[in-house]
This record gives sequence, C-alpha cells and structure tokens, in this order.
Amino acid sequence: MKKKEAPELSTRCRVLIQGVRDTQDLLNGKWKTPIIGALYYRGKMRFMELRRELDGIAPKMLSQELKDLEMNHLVTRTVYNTMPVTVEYDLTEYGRSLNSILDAMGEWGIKYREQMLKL
Amino acid sequence: MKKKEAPELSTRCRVLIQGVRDTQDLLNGKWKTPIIGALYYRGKMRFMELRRELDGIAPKMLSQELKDLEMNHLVTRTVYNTMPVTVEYDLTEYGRSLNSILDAMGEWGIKYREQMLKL
DNA sequence: GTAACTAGTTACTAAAAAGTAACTATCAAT
DNA sequence: ATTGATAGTTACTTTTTAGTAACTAGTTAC
Repeated sequence: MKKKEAPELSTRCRVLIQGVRDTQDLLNGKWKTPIIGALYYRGKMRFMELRRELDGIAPKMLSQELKDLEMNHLVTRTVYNTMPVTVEYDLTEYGRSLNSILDAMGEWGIKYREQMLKL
Repeated sequence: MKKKEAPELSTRCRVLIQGVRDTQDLLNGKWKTPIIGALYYRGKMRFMELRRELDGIAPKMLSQELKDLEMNHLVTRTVYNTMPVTVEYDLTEYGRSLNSILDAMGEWGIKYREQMLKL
C-alpha cells in the first residue's frame, strides 16, 4: 500500500528555520531581551543604571550577558576616561534592528496572554 | 550637581517586554521551533514522522516538547482509532499565527549571518 | 513465538544556565 | 582612615535542560 508522503522540507524552509535558531541563540537566556529592551527604550546606559533597571540581576549575570551581546555585535561598550570611570553600553545598528522582531513578539505575547486569560 | 536621568520605562514598554518574554518562554528549548517549523511547512504529522524529520531528537524530548506545546495551546494531538493507533500532531490557530514572527526571526537571522560572515 | 512497528515512558547521567556571596581595584568625600 | 560609589571578578552551589539507554503495551507479519 502506497503511503501519501508529506512533501520534503525545502532548502528555503531549512534555511529559515536555521535563521530562527540563530536569532533565538542571540536572544537566549533570561536577561538578554530585558537588557536590549532597556537599551532600546531608554537609550545608552551605564552598568549600574542597567543593574537598577533590571530588577534582581546579579552583577555577574549582567556582565556576562553584556559581554555576550558585545561579542555578537548587538551592543557596544564605551569606557570614558572620567574619574571614576564611566562605562556606557549602547545598542549597535544590529541591536537596534531587532526592534521590529521584538515588537512583533511583544504584540503577539500580549494578545496570546489575553486569549489565555479568557479560557 | 543635578544628574540627567534617563526617562523611566513606560508601562507600555514593560508590558511589551513581558510579551516578548511570554513568547520566548513558549518557544524556548532546543526543539520547539524546529517542531513548529516542521508542522508549519509540512502540515500535520505523526510522532514517528516528526522523529524522522527532526534529526537526532530522542523520543523522550519529542514527547515532552509536544506535551508542552499542547498544554500551551500551540499544538493539537489527535488519536485515531486505527490498528495500530495513529497519533497526529497539528498546529492550532495560535501555533499557526506564530508564522509571521518566525518568518521575521528567520529573515533577520539570515541577514545577520550574512553580515557576520563579511566581517 | 519472535521480530518489527506504533507511540510513547522511566530511571539515570551529563552538561549548561543561573544564582549567591564575597571579593578586587580605583577614586572621592568626610 | 573609613565609608561609599563605580565596574566589575571569582569560587562555589543550585537549578534547569538535554541526552542515554532500556523498557512498556498493543498490533501485525512471518
């Protein structure tokens, strides 16, 4: 008996799914999105400002996540030669270009939550 | 000396960031996006079809992730009273409505990867 | 009766992510 | 000299996530 096979996943689809994975990897972890969000909505911030903004984050985590974001070219770190030193973090062009995705995810999540509360 | 304070994050922004977190939570883990992708691009599939499609997934993980997606109303599970039993998984309306987000993430990820290779 | 297919489950292990607490170095003010 | 701020680091523990391997229960084919 012949089976009705589902069509194979096209290369295009595989590439798209890989793109999704890449994007997710950049944003993974508990703190990356809130960090990017804070920088997006409030503009460049210093380490301690971010710490205060992101309620409950340990300095270790903040430092680690910022390094990660910097390595992935989503955030820049600028040291100013003031006394005491000032370190400012800001989004790069890439980081800023995530906004449409984050907006879409945010809107979807809000709608989803509303729907779930209705059930 | 007065400090120039960054403006506070508006409630709207906080809600959006929460929405992003909600959406991320639904999609978190290594396998959720590939599962949704497979169901989106190939249509409803059986357990073993999914296993074969998602290279390397252990039955435990597949079962766990499908349960998770089902609990979150993104996927339906239908048992057909055939011999032997057939179990089909499909996306719900909600699951399908993720496609615009996944597309956006996919496209962004593809562009990002291209740019990174140029550096 | 034994091998194989379906759709899973169970117990255990390994690896990754996150959190805790204490600490460093530099400077400034009291 | 002590307190307090900035911007982190280090060692250690806990928690979460993922993977391995073996197993179950029902059915079919040989």
